[in-house]
Amino acid sequence: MVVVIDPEAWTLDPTEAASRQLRTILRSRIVCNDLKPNSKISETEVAQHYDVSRQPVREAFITLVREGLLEIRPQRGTFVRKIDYSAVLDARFVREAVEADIVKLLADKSDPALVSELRSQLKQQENVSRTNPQKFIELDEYFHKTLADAAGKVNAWLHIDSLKSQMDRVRFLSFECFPIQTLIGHHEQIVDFIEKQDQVGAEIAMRRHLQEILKSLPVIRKLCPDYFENSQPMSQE
Amino acid sequence: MVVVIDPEAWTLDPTEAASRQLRTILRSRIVCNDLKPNSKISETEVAQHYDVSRQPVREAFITLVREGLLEIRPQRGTFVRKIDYSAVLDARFVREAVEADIVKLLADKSDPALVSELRSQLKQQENVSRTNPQKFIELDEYFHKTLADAAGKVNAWLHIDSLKSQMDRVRFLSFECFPIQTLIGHHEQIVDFIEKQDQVGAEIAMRRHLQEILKSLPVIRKLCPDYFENSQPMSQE
DNA sequence: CCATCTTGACTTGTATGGAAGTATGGATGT
DNA sequence: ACATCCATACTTCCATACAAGTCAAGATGG
Repeated sequence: MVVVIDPEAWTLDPTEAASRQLRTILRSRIVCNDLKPNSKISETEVAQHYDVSRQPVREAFITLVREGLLEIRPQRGTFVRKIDYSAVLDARFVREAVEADIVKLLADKSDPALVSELRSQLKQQENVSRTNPQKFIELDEYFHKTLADAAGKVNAWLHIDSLKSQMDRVRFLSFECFPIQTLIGHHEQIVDFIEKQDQVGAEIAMRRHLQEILKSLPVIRKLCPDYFENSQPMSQE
Repeated sequence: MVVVIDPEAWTLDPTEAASRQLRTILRSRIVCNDLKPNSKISETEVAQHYDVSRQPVREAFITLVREGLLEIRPQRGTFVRKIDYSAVLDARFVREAVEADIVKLLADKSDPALVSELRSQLKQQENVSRTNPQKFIELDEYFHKTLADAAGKVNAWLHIDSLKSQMDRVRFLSFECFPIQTLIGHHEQIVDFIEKQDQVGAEIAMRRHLQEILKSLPVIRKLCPDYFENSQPMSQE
């Protein structure tokens, strides 16, 4: 769901609905911080940019409001929301709770086919770790999604995925702050515990893994204070 | 977020945006099964019913698609989605994971003011338990939200809330199947454990509480098979 | 009788104009 | 100099018209 390269240059596919395409394009542009937090973004402007009318743009905006990425102030303008610090923390909290339970399920059964698939993914993660952080984010997402699928919680992952957009915005702000080697190490531990059918160990490893962002988050906020909400946000609805 | 009485009769407030109002009205009508699963629901029809144009209706539809309540088949029609059995199971799974962690947090501190507030809510739940099941659903939602707020996870609750719509559709199908007295008993246990600062007990009580729906769910599906997506009954975790 | 085509009444998707609210900057009056 | 008013250029929101796809019923040709 993440990852778009050079979304500026994208042109729309006429056979598919414009509003749906705009939805994913704009989401990517926001998550990658191509569209800067707090910047104004008008319907007409975007419409002209992609050579469509205002209506599909508007409909794309609406979905992004629900994801917490945009804020529409009626008759005033539409703005890219700053990163909501407490929303990121809560999203992380939810992820930890859910994924902890997921690995508990997996460690209970320990499917050998799954383990070998995961180990193969670990190698790929190693390969890109030092050269392509953006690709690592992609593989990292795929790793966690694989776990959810294996546990039979496909729908659960869909919800986590929408949470992730908040967290991913932070990651795209500063690749350097994220110790990719450490994260891969965590992944390896998780796979090991699943293989050993150690439920407690797997849960602890997953929780520690997802708590890692708590270290870098304050650093990044100090680095880019303008990108963060400084106070409590209002309820959107 | 749940609860609307007689949504058919609602008329729109001209001072507020029509699309936002339609959003909540239609959501309630779907969750309460006033709009039947699998029924067709066209933009023009709804627009005429509420005396607005198609556009605000359309925008309301879009948000409901994201919540899994509607399905838009382009150039074909818009339909109220049947209740997705596995989606309900997954929503329940996520809730259990998150709320288990929440009560662990609460039992760690055990705020006396919170405990007394919860006990007051328990009395209200008792009062309506035998006469007004719809009101009980409302109070039940408020109870869980209070827990999330007390744990400082307001944003986390917003996400759970969107999950709940799937589960609430089931509850509105058959009030009788839900043992309200049992659920209140669970609530009392949870409050007790929080007061005693028993993290493990609180977690177990919460998990058991949220597993209760697993008992009634198959019964209800047998009762109203037409309202459910014909997905294969997956292993019960 | 049966297969095929056509027509027309639906549907959602998009374009465009205008209504109403908001911010801004300049003119005006004191 | 300063406060107030007003014109103007924005914004979102809504209404309307049109485009394009879908589906079913009926006409047509064999």
